[in-house]
Amino acid sequence: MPIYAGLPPGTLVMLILRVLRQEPLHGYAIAQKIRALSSDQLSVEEGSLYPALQKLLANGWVKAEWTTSDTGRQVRSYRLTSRGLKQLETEQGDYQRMADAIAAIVEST
Amino acid sequence: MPIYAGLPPGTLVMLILRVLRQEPLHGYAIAQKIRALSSDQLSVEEGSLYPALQKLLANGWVKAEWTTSDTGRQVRSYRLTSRGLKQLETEQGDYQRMADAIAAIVEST
DNA sequence: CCGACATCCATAGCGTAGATAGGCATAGCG
DNA sequence: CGCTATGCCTATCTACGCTATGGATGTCGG
Repeated sequence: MPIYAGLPPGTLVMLILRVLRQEPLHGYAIAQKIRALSSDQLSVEEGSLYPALQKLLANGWVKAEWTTSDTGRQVRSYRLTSRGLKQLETEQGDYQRMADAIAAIVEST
Repeated sequence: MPIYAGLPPGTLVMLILRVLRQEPLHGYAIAQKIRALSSDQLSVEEGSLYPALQKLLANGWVKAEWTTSDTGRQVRSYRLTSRGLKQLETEQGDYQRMADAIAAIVEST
C-alpha cells in the first residue's frame, strides 16, 4: 500500500535537469547522484529514468552522446542544453511556488 | 503550460486533513479554505475532492455528519478523528522529508 | 576459469491519483 | 423568472512513476 515509494510525481524531470546542470552524466550516474545528494531519501528507478530521458531528448532539453566512461565502458552521456536550462529555471520556480503554498497551509494556525 | 495545474500529487489528503484539524468543515468549504490559505496558488477541483473525502471516510480519518449550514442549507460536515490526526502527522513528516531531500538537490552547488 | 555481482541501456504494462466533464439540487438576487 | 454561487457526487480520462523484464559488459573472489 505505497503512498509513493520513490519520487513525488512532477519532480523527476526537474531533478534530472538539475544534476545535469553541473556536468554531463550518463543515465546510471544520474540516478546515483540524485540518490546520493538526497542521502538515499530519493531513489530513481531505471524504469522511470530512461523514459524520462527520452522525453528530455524529444523536447530538446538535453543532448545525448555515446562516449567511453572512465571504466572503459560505452555509456550514453547527457548534456544540458540552453533550452534545458531555461526549462529547469521554470520548473524550479513552479516547484518553489507550490512548496511555499503548501507550507503556508501546513504552518497556518 | 504548468506540469500540474492543480495540486502536487500526494498532497491532497494531507491538505484536507490539515484544514480539518482546526474545525469541522463541509466539502465546498474545504476547497475554498485551501484555495484561500494558499493565496489562490492551489485549487482543489470538486472531482478530486469528493472522491478523496470518500477515501478519508473509508479509512476512518474523518467522520461525516449532515448538518444545516449558517446559510440554511443541508451540508455534509467532516470532522477529523484521532486516527485522522495521527495520519496527518505521518503524512506531514513524509512530506517534509521529501521536501528537504529535494531542497538538498536543488540547492546543491 | 567461472560464477556472482555491479554497471549500463531500454521497453511494455500496471497502478495510483488528480483532472475533466458532466449531472443534480437549492438559495439569493435583480 | 433567469443567473450566479453554493453544494454533493460519479464516470471517464490522462499523466507519470513503478514493476517486471530483457540484454549486454566489466570486475572480482574462489
